[in-house]
Amino acid sequence: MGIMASVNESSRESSRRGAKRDPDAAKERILQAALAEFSDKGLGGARVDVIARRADVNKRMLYHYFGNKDDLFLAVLEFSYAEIRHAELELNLDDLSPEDGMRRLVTFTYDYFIKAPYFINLLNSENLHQARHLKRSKAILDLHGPVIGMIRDLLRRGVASGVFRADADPIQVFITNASVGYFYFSNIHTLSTIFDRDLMSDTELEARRAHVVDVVMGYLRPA
Amino acid sequence: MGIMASVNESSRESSRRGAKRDPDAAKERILQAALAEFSDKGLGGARVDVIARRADVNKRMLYHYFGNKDDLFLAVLEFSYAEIRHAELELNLDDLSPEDGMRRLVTFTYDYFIKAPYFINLLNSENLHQARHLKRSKAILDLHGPVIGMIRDLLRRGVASGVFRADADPIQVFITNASVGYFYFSNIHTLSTIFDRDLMSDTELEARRAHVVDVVMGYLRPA
DNA sequence: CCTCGAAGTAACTGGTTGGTTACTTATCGC
DNA sequence: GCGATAAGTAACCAACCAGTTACTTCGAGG
Repeated sequence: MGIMASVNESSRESSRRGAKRDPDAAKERILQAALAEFSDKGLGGARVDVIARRADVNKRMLYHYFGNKDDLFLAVLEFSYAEIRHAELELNLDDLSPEDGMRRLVTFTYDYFIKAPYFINLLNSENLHQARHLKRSKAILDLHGPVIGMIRDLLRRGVASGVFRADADPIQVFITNASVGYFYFSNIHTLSTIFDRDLMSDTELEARRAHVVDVVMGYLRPA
Repeated sequence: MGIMASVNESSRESSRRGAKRDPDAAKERILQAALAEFSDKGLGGARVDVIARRADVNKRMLYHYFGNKDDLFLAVLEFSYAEIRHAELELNLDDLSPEDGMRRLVTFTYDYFIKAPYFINLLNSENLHQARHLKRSKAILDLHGPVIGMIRDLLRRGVASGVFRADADPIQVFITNASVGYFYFSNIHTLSTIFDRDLMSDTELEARRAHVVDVVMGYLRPA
């Protein structure tokens, strides 16, 4: 509650002369260290002492800035969600044809999982805990309307020009688009093991990228 | 290693007269309790004491039968993998047309995730730990050839009769089929939260089931 | 009916772990 | 250059946790 209110207001320029004390930088280091540790070990496996050490900060400071382990986890989640949703908004899909727009969205999502593997691990942790952190976050809920709107627009335009099927639901398409990439990466270790292939190799990554585009575009083709 | 060799050989009929001592039943109770606890809390969050209590067994016995926490986790994993792969083999897809066979496989996979939600949680835990248990399991690797073979057969027949596209790869289809259901359920708590809907309601479950069939079949349609 | 191995129990151990306490040091407006 | 406040430190604690030890009880074969 009162935790985020204690954000340092005194040093507006966050990187002044080589200051011995830099609260904003310390907060940032804690957040990044927490992101790495929570991603590597999960919420349950992550150790607060390790986060403090990784951030090169005393544990006391971590508690001072973020409250407790769960609040810190929520802060990491909010940061990660905001990052991907904002990146999506900068895709400018309206400038493209419905088909190109959809291809762009699908490849963006797929490539984002490659670039930000921690995002998958964090979501898996949060779901193991039944989204109990997310449920008390005001910040995140508003982030998702816009991206569904973007998909709805693409679908409408595609239906109007006859290149997309008419019965596609934006939320289903959103979930399916995320699915085909997310599962591949979230389960990459077990899949690589049971199929005895390195699914992280460049050739496999490219093959999957082409496939997920085919899947979404194939589904959207009118009958 | 030598752990599974200590399987009780003395009481072949596993339920004799109300025996005060029944090692096989105890082992089974431990496995089921471990499955529930690992699924609920993840590998890191699971507590050996809780498993012992849930199984109504002394902790010493748990270590006696299963070695240690990691070995127990692997036993649970092997059990879960064997269960789904065996169920798949009983689908008898050869008796159906390629299209009906594929529809059958897709709905089976989807419904399996509803019936066995623990399977998803276990796989997520194993992937968080980079499949390090799976990698030292001989038992599981052989399980996956047959199901890929089933898909390959379906695809061949469908291509031959002109109802499927010719360039579909069996492993990609396997992964995609799993993806569209798995992600929905593994992320059901965060998705339900951000979209403010109960994705576990009957109507939502049915809508998604119809959608995932459409996705796979839509992809496989020839151009 | 006795003996011997397997089944079972309770209490313990050494190392962690999230969170706190008591204290010192730097910063900045005045 | 001073006093108030925020930043920072180290040592600590009570609860916890995977795995072990030392011991008792049961059951079946001889």
